[in-house]
Amino acid sequence: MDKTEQIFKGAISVFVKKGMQATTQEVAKEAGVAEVTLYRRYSTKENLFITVIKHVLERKFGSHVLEIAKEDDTELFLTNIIEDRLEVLSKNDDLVRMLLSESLRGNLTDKINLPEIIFSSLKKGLDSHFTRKDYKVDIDFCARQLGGVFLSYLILPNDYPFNKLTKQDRKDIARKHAKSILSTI
Amino acid sequence: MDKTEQIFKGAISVFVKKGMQATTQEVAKEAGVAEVTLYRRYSTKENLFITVIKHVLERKFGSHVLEIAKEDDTELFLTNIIEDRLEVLSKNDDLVRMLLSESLRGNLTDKINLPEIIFSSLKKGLDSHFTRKDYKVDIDFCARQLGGVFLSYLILPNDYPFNKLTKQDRKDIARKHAKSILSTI
DNA sequence: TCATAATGCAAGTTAGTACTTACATTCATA
DNA sequence: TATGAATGTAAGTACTAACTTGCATTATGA
Repeated sequence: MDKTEQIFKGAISVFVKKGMQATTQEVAKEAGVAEVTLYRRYSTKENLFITVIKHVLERKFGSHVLEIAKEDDTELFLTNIIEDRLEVLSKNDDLVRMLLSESLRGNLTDKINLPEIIFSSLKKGLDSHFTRKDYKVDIDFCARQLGGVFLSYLILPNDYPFNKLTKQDRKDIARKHAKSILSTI
Repeated sequence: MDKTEQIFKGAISVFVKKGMQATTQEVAKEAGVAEVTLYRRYSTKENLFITVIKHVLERKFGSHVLEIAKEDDTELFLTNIIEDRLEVLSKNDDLVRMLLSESLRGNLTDKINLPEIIFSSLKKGLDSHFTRKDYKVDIDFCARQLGGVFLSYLILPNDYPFNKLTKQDRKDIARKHAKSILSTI
């Protein structure tokens, strides 16, 4: 059993729940290592946090957007990429919620570029698709569409219908936003 | 000088900067009162926080949306109300940033309904306008448009162009989103 | 198997912070 | 002006948590 892997798993699980406020004691317990080991390896709690988060972000936000971008019909493409990004975000909603919270508090400045991480795949996909077209959409406008959808998802209470969407519902919403993006061209 | 007013001002200023993590010591210093006075009046830091925030929210998020809703041209109305809400949010961006951060962390549950506060005026305005029309827009879709714009504003770094918008820029953005909302009818 | 590095254990240091208590002082008001 | 309520001062309590230290134990690799 790789100790590093063990620490990362435990740390992520704790940090996602409690953010940077989580204690090294909790992390150590969850990871099944001694607290002092964390300090010997990462010196500070902050450094542990940043290291672990960067690691997990690389893994989770990579994507197959370039596949999606091959779709030639723009409305379909937009629908698909929004749906895809929405799915990635939804699957990691606890993580994103925590990161957004820390980011708003200014705890991530200079260390983790959250907007870049969240939207880079979207932008890559859009760039790829629209190089083949003689028109293009406003990328920031698209990002705002996606951001709005996801913000709703994050802040609305659990019993709100928006948080009980089926895959089909998500697709419908994605399509609706795709259409509204297209209409601005 | 009203002591209550004094406390509220100091507390808001400190809480907006540091969120619930701010210490009662800081609040007391900023407000120019003794720390123990805060405890005698509000018992706990949490209670002080909630009391102060509720008070300030009532003041700042009230609006003249019903005036705006009188505009008969729907595109113009949508542009105006989005611009208006955007302005209210921008003027209180530090407050909203902090509240959103605390909300995402789950610290406001059952105490302050942030989505309700942020979007209730928008909904009121939309309701008012569309009672006179034989069509209407998807209110949640509108809220997501507004949410997306504002999320960009909140999380993008200060040097990003989006945070240096002129009044005219804001109007253009509002119009763009208004049009895209209209296109979904 | 032996030396070195990594880990665990236990105790301690330091600093912060919510909240309390006792007593002195000021303020408002009848 | 007298009295009770609100405030200030100062000290203290209890607890938490980041980070350290010294020593014993275990893993690892030549």
